[in-house]
Amino acid sequence: MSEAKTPDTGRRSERSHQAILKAVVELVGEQGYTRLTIEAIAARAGVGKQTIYRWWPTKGALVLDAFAALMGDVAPLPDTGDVAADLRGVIRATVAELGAPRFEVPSRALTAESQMDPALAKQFVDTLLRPNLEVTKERLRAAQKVGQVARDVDLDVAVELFFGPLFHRWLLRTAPLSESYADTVVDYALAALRPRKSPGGRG
Amino acid sequence: MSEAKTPDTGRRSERSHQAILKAVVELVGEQGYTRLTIEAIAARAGVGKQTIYRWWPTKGALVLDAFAALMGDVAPLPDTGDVAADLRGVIRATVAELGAPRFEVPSRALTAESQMDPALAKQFVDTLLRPNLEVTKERLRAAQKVGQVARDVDLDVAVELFFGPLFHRWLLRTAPLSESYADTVVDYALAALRPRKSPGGRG
Amino acid sequence: MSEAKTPDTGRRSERSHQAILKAVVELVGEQGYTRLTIEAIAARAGVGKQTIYRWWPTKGALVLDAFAALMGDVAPLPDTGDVAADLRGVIRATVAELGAPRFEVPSRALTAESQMDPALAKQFVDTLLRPNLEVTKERLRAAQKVGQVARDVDLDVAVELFFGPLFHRWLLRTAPLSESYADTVVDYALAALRPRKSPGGRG
Amino acid sequence: MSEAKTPDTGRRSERSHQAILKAVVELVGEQGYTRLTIEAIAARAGVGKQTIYRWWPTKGALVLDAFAALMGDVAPLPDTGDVAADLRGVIRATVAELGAPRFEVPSRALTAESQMDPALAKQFVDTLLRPNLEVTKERLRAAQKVGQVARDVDLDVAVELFFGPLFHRWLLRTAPLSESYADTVVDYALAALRPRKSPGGRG
DNA sequence: ACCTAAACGAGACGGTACGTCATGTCTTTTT
DNA sequence: AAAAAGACATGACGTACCGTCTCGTTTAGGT
Repeated sequence: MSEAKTPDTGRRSERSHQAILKAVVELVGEQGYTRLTIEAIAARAGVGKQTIYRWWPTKGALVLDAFAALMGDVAPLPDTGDVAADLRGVIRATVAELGAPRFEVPSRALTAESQMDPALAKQFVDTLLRPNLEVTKERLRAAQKVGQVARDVDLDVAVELFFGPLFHRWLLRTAPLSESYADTVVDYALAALRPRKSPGGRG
Repeated sequence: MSEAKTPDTGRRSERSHQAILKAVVELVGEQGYTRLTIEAIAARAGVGKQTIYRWWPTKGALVLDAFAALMGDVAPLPDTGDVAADLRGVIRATVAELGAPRFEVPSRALTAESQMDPALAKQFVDTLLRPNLEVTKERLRAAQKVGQVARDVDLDVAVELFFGPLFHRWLLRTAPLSESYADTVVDYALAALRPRKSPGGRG
Repeated sequence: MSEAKTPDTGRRSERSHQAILKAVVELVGEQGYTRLTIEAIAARAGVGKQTIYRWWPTKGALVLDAFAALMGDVAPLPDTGDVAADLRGVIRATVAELGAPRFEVPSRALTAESQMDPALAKQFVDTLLRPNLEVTKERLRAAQKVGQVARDVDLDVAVELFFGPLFHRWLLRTAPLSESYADTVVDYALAALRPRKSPGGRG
Repeated sequence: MSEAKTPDTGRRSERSHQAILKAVVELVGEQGYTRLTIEAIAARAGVGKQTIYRWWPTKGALVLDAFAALMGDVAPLPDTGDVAADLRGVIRATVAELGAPRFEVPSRALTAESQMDPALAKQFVDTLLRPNLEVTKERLRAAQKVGQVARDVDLDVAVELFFGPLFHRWLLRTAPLSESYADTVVDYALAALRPRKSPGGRG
């Protein structure tokens, strides 16, 4: 996906390019990210190592590319008028994704790698994460307009109120994720955002 | 810390043990976790490599031990009667810690490593994270008793409402942490937990 | 055998001593000399490593001791009056020994080790080899007295005329040893030693 | 020498190849064979260890190659008509070689190593030893043709009559080698091969 | 019968080298 | 000219043994 728009910066072998991404996806699935080697990728893809080094700066960037190609584009959230229901939709979907091995392995790998590599972190967030946060934020903005969410709420923080608990649990493995947990989080987070009856600021 | 009371097996050289932990802390600070090498630790500590492999299963476990030895014990939260103030204390302190290089480097490393190693994740969480969550939970329980927090709130989720957004921002680097951000999070999270005026449960 | 006469230099555990020699013989047989380790010997013998280091200076010395204990004492050659027949006896016996795995493995090992360790070489030769050369020399001396071997022959060289070719073949593996080869060597060597009809020196 | 003409496989770096052989010769000279390590060779040659492991199966094979490159080709023995004189030439030369440290150290090492490694033994003998035996055998064959050596003599055994005693003394260190010893051996061995005056075969 | 000193088993220790793996670069050969 | 193939220097891996060094625990005289 990140390569989707680069028309022709001298790249030659589209065949090699695809074979490499395919090999990465396969090998990450088979052996995990830690045991993933450039040598193995080259061998599996039937490609010289140099060809990989030529086009990707790090293993992380390569995995990100391979993983991004796998993900569909992010659709805007529906607006049924029922904020709670609409948000339960995204959060439940996120819980499901985080639990699906196909996404879990590369997601954890990329998050891990991002800890030591801020450049990768940025690309990872911008490519895969931010779009999801943005559509949620958009839905919240709509709710704000119709008075279901308080006017003065900082929507960036608001979004984190929904996703933060999820990721905390998932990344630190403090407890398992479940659909009912997703619902509880949505429930609490919405309570935090609800407009007050009485005039005057918060706190 | 985790080794403080173990007179257990035939462990002999306390001198070597300490030298190793010290070398780890120094080297992580100097070169970061990724460039940390068992060979370098052994050399710096004046110790045979086998002595390290004998007592720690992985580099992660070793760093965890070294890092844990650095951290003081976790004190219970004060209870001034003002929940908001008391919680702002912990959350601000957490933000400060996450930003201090001395803690940031090993914390990120251990979080990253935990992604690929659930056993390490468990030890990491139990040793370093859970105690902080627990004291916060305890303070919330007290607040619950005096009616500042709704009776029916799930305190595990409640705690995540405070820490989740923080870690989300920090781990994914979506935006910088600041003291005012800490306050905002406390503000919103407390709003979510406040008892309703009207009778009738939540949800 | 080399330890047979040491009455009491503070040595205590005869049990351990024997267990060590036994372990050495077994392990050399099972894995060869190169793969023989002090650690394995200690483990097999149920003995601390120090006990081995206490009593033997090198692995070679230990193997020599173990091997020497296996060999019987050397008996003098019979003197039937027929030098050729008597010598064929020893030489054939030597060929047989060199071919028997039980002797071959440690013999080769000790010869190899002797190349790098002159002290071991001396002990090896004095203990295991020289006696055999001496009895042969003795038989040749007797032959000399009855005129079957020339008066002026240097018996040390004479003995080497018999054993030299054998060891040359065996050590360098230029060709296999056989009984008929033994006989040929005896034949040729005796021809070299036979007194000349004509008076006057050799050459 | 053994590598001189091989344009065979994908071998690339002739520079590395030569540096390795040079390092081996130097290090064997400086520290002896036992203390020779692959790591030291690689370091001295400025070469990766893998490059050594790629081209040589064992330390012994490497030393053999390095040693062989040092030795000149073997010239045929002169035929002055005087067998005794011609043979004294080779045998004296052999004694001299066996005593020269430059040859002694690797020769002993290779002989030792050959005891535990028949494949190496074969290569060692074929490369370095057999040629010398062959030229000697050739000279004896010539002597046979002019009646200085008995017709029915097995020349393989005959050659061992000259070299066997030498190697026996040298390998087992039963006594020192000297020029006069060389002459004595030639003297005796030739006596063994001389044709009988009387008709009728040997033994 | 006790006492003391050594020898002992066990095995941790600081080291050295092993042989393997993967890195990222460089070189050759093929297309 | 770019690609595959793969050799190369580098450097770390985790393992095997080395020979030394504590640890208690036998065990054997000497008292």
